[in-house]
Amino acid sequence: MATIKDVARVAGVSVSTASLAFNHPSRVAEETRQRVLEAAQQMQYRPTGAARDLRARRTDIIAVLLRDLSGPFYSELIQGVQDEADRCQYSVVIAHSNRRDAIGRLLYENRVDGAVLLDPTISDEVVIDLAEQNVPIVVLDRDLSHPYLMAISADHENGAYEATQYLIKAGYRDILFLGGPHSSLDAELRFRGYRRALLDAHLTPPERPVLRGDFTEASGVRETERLLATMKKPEAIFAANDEMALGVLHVLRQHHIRVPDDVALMGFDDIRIAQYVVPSLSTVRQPMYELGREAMRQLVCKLSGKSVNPRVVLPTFLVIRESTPPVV
Amino acid sequence: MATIKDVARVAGVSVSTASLAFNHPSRVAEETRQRVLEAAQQMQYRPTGAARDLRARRTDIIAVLLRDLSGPFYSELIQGVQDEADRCQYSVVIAHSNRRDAIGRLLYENRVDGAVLLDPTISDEVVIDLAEQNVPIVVLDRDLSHPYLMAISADHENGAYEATQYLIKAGYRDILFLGGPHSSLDAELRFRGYRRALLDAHLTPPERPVLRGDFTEASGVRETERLLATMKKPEAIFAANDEMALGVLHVLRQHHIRVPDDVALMGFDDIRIAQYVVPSLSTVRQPMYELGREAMRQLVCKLSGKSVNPRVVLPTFLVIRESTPPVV
DNA sequence: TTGAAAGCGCTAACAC
DNA sequence: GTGTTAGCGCTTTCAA
Repeated sequence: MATIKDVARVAGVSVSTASLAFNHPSRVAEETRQRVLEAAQQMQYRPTGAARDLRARRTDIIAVLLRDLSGPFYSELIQGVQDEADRCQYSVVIAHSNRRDAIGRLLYENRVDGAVLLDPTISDEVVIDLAEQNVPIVVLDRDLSHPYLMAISADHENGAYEATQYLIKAGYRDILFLGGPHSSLDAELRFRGYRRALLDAHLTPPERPVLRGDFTEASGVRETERLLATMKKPEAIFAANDEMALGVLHVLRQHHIRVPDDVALMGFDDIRIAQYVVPSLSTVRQPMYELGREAMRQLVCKLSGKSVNPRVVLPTFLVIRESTPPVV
Repeated sequence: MATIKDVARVAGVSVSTASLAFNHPSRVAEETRQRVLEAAQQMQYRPTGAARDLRARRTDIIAVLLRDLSGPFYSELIQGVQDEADRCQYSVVIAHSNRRDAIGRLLYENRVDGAVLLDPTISDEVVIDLAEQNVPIVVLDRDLSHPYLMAISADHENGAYEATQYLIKAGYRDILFLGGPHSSLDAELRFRGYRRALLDAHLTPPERPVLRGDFTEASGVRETERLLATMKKPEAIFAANDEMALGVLHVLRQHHIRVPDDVALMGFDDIRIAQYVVPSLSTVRQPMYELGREAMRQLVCKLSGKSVNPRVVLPTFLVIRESTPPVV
């Protein structure tokens, strides 16, 4: 493997001149620069990232750590991160955070300068520990306070509030909330929004979600089956996310329960499939792209020593499709 | 930032002993080891990846470079890569390959040891150039021959052959192929399979796809509208991928053309949405997980100097759903 | 069992 | 404008 030393030798210059030729072209004679570039070309020289990073004590790379990579849901987020990163000359890598070594090799050993984290399965402890060691992290799925931590999220509570309010306006009184996992702050906030809307309408919501899934379609199926088997059918179902709503829809269809005529259905997230199912799914859209963009923006601020906004909340949008009746 | 030097000082040992304590515990006295570990703990020591990588001349990280990250289509692939990587002690990062710097920073500057590439927009030249410089790469979307290149793919041609054969068995004669972009080898192979099946059935396929999209849903919409406006409606449509099939389906529905009663529809890929649309989409499934796994397997072989299989082809599966009639 | 020292490849003072 | 030199933080000979 050719190193800068080899290039320098072949070009007949010193190592530092070769380095300058690459990094500060204006500071070497044009003729010398040419010789260096030619030598590099000829020797197929490629700089070694590790050496640069070691010297610079930074990598200009940030990591997006996700729990799972499925769904265009995340791709928008990543796009937002990416676009902002481009603007700021950062590179982005994405990794499965649940792999023991993603956090270890990338964050712990400083192979990236910072991270955007979206994975409720990573414990707060781990995140704080990293922040404690001055690794800048933007968390998208929790609300933590620390100088090296920034929390960015959609306004889950208000989004759920508006969605519930919509259902109430549509004339529903008996609206069932299909909750998410206990571990999810987002799910909790969505439930709160639902609850508040009901209270504001002088209805009496339960203290806790009557039904609870784990955000997967399968859990939506399971809970709906349980619902139909053991309880009175509600007028409307508000699932804490679209994946579960998909499961709900599937079971309702199986039981020949018409949506929205017999039971209305609302989801949360606006995943791509939401518009393809029949009936298409009304849902609450999170501004994923903006979330990603804002996350990277804050990260860059932190990395360049500027002051950051430790907590940013972005608005959601109610998307009405066919699984809920129109409100006149 | 605490370095190993600091740890050594605090523990009252030399740097080399501290290093040994971490990397070869058995080679230092237990008591010394404890002291080092304690010091490390106390100082919040974290090794610097760049320094390690520089020394080791390897990173034990491989990159998966994708053109876009949307779709659980890729998530399965990544899962396959990941599982195999875990087995072999490699880490995996995913990057958008179309970003100028993904290839530059990661591959060109050796920040990863190798890559799995799935992005037809990267030119063969770039790939070969990298391979030429001894960067091991597995390509999933092209067929290139080079000592540092391995090509792995699904059997697109045979998959399309079987799908077409199925349509023929279902009684169709006039089967229209909606082709993919010229740049896509996969699309070309699928067309070839389609063509061969027709020829084998003594039908006369066109030399080139009559309609051609760019693998996006929008292009499926566009081409189908063109089809309906300017040509005779075929008995069946075989779209070179599911995304385009989605577009086809959309337009057919708009025009009240029943699927499969009026026109049958076949896709390729088996993306997740395929089973959610109405009617659900018959398609050809690529073994994405296996593809990823095999890719990583070959990469690891190459990286450890073992001999590799320069070309691996995996079988596809025909998935019959509602957009094609059953064949008895 | 431990320490001294070299060097991975690169960049940037600093001197000429 | 160019060369000399000193590290960046780590691991690993090699000696003691």
